[in-house]
Amino acid sequence: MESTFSIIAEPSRRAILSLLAAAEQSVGDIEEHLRMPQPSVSKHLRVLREAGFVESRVDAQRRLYRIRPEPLMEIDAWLAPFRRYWSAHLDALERHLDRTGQAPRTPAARRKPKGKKR
Amino acid sequence: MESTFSIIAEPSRRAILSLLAAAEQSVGDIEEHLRMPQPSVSKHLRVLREAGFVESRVDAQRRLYRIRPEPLMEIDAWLAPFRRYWSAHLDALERHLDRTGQAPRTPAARRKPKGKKR
DNA sequence: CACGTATATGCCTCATAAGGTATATACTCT
DNA sequence: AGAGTATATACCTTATGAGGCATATACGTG
Repeated sequence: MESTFSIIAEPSRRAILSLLAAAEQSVGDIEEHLRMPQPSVSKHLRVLREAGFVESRVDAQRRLYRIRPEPLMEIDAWLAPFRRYWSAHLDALERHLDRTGQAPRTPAARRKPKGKKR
Repeated sequence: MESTFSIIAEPSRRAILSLLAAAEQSVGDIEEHLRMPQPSVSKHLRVLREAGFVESRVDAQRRLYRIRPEPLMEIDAWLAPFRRYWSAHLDALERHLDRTGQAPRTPAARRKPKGKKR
């Protein structure tokens, strides 16, 4: 039995969820967007479904998958006690992501004209 | 290299982090509070430290560990796109739109015309 | 009914990480 | 220096889960 947290430890599953965050998608859509083999997509979706992260509805031969928020809310709730550590200085995340070379997938607010020093 | 998300997939590590959320603790403190073998605690702390979740300072023979917020902020940031699913107001709106079959306000490119079926 | 498409599942292999136990290192005090 | 305390690491075993591939099931269309 996989826990809520270990489910989203899988990068492919996070990618699927992020895709679904934007809009409902069929298995084929996901397969194509993420360029991964269809059995992999189906398996990950099964795990996500059984853990309550997604639900599916039938549309002819396709299954359309969409987000169910509850498990993600659980994670959000777990984070609550830590928020006091960053409610003060919010740009620590940006520095951290810079350091670890993560790609921010919100291209909008890339750089703030805050004049950060190196 | 373990990812930020897989690190907190481990229940013991989440327990350690939750403990540290309240206050700085020594290895012995953690060992005692969580009633787990000391080598386990040290190993988990090592993982957490290398991933930037915690940092330690030396106090005589002890090491006092405390939270570093950055990786947790990263997770918080990853959750952002999903929040609209549980912000009560938007969730209700969404259900309403689904029920009434309104056009999705979700970004772009729903289905690309593969065949001309509906 | 036969066929194409869409998705799910079963089987196998392999890597990784957690737990346990023993031991090493570091620091303190007498 | 020696003993005691606090923490880290090394080694081994084992379980679990992801990926690849083949195949099964479901549905729709001609």
